[in-house]
Amino acid sequence: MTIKEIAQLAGVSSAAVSRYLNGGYISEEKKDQIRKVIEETGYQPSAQARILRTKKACLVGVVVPKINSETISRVTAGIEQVLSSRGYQMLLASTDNDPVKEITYLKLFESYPVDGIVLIGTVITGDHRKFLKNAKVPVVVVGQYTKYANCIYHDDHGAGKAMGKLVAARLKSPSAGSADTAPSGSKYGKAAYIGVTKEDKAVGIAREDGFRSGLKAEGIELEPEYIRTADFTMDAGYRAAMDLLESRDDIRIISCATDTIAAGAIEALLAHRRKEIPRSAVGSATRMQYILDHSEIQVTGFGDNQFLKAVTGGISTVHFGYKTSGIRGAELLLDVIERGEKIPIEMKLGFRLVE
Amino acid sequence: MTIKEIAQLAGVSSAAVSRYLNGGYISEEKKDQIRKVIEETGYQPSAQARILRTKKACLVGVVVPKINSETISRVTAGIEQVLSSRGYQMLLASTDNDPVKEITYLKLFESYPVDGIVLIGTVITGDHRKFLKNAKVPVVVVGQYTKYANCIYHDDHGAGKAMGKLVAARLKSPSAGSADTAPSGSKYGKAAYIGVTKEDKAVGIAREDGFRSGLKAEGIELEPEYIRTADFTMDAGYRAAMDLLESRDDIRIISCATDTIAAGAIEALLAHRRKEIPRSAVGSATRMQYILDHSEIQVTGFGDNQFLKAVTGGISTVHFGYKTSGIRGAELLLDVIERGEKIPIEMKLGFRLVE
DNA sequence: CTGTTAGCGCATTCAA
DNA sequence: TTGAATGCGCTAACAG
Repeated sequence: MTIKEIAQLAGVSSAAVSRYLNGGYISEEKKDQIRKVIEETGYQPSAQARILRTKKACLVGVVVPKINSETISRVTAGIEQVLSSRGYQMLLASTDNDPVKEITYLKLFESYPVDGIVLIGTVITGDHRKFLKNAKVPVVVVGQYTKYANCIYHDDHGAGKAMGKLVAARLKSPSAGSADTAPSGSKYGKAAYIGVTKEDKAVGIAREDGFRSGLKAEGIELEPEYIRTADFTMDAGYRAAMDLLESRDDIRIISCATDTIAAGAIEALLAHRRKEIPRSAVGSATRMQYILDHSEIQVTGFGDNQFLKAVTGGISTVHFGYKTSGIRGAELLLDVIERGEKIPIEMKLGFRLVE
Repeated sequence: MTIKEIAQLAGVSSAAVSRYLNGGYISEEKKDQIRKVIEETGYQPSAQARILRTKKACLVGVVVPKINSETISRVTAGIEQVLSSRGYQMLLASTDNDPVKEITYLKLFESYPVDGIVLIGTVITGDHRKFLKNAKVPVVVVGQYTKYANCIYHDDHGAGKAMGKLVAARLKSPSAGSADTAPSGSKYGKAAYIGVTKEDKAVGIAREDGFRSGLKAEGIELEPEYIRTADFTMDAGYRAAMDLLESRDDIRIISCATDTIAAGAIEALLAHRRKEIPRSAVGSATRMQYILDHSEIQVTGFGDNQFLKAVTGGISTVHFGYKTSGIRGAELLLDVIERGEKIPIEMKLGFRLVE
């Protein structure tokens, strides 16, 4: 069905139909004829052709590293809220943490085309910078700092530092339930850290550096043997934590770069303790309770994951304004799209420590 | 940058550039000239115009009810796997469980256009049926049965029934840790169920009916006072479970229609027990352990959520082949797109009980 | 208010 | 092999 056919059936010109569709001048009489034909045929205009003509899609593309993430979904919720209130729709492309796919999808959106792109950033490669420099549509980067596009990022360093100080304070205070079981071999017991790739400036570098400096401010070193790297999955967190637990026996706190990794660390903690307690020692039904009771190792994260909080009662973590960054990001983007705002903007958002 | 400008700069016709881009006949000499110009200018063809011309986007749209869900991400992972291996890209649209938005995005994809659509279904309204009947592009529905499109769904009734039987067996056996604390007022203690809207045929009706018939097969009734309805969120699960716990004191098992709801129920269980135990009764650090130790109420779910399993040690749940349904769905869709397969297909996938 | 016309950027005839 | 010409479906001038 094309506009031409509708015009013929209604006995008018295609321009008249176009006007009917877009609210231009048209007589009531012809309006009725056209409406009738459209209803009968179920005609729907091709967004495609319209966009080719008008260069306006009322559509924004969002490139995300993965789908199944509270963090991401908070950001997209913020974006969606702003977009829909201003008459835009949102399309998502998930890259599964593959920088190559990320470029591919950025280009897809660019040529598809959408009116603007939000990139929820992780690793910014040279290809990314090249793309950002030459992009034909406005792009806003959320979650990473870059000078090649408008960006909104979080105070990851500050958050890391705050967490480092918190951990230091915990290490210095006697353990809550049983001071007598404090690990030997060290004055306080050790802090361990599970980070992510350094290619991720925000999560990989800023959080870890901040964490280290937070500890240091309280006179505690983060020792290299107590550091592991994981990717952004629970499984990786599990493996890294298990590795830590099996190679060191004086760990008091395992701090993780994300709550998802922390969830894996918690799993590892449970599994590790289970190993250490012979099956016969306690009844199977109460083993978990026994394990928890005797575990003096704490886990901390970043991100304030609500799911984790619900089922575990909550770990120490950091709340970032992810929804806010989505909102601000979308607003920035629309400013460029609709008002041609040319002044580059960098925006840094704060955090809140959650104990 | 258009193909025409490139042609001028390279001193050839636009058709030659088009052939260069699409692998048609062209001399090495001209190939070089064109390549040079394209590299210099950073030209990128407009996918848009190409699609208008060729009616082929190599693109599939996926409409999902929400982003932040293990279930959904497993399905989309399956879809993506098939699509990318066959040279397609995937775009996502999230509807936030709003049936109206769902239609909007379906239409967007239809007219944008994509080559095919996968709808991860929840509620199928009259508007949905109308759309499916008249859709200009092939659509596959995943997760719900429908006769208006190719569909892949799961044996929710069977899964519910299996879970019902499992729960019945649990109710009949003495409670693991402390038979002496078995709730009074009933022979076995009661089963409660937190379901979702009946508008969702698969999750809302099939699972609950199956669950009920599973209990009944073992001679146990699911009583109306022990049933609540929640939406697909943890919060709703929390509220529903809290409501159950506060109104009934003989519940032994709370079965939930999804693992996400179950997570909320677990949270409620923790909070409820916490309330019942005066703060002074036990030290704060060991309260959680105390609570868990004395809770004889079990929670079950559906979906086999790995995050939940990791941080809680796992509840009884049902594993559905979500990734498989994504894979099959994408294959079905591509069969229609590429081979014009016309025979309608309905596909039902099984499940595995996870204790 | 209305219809005719001329493209948007590209791929594909067709004739050379 | 190549280029000129045509049209995908639509909107925006323009002249009526």
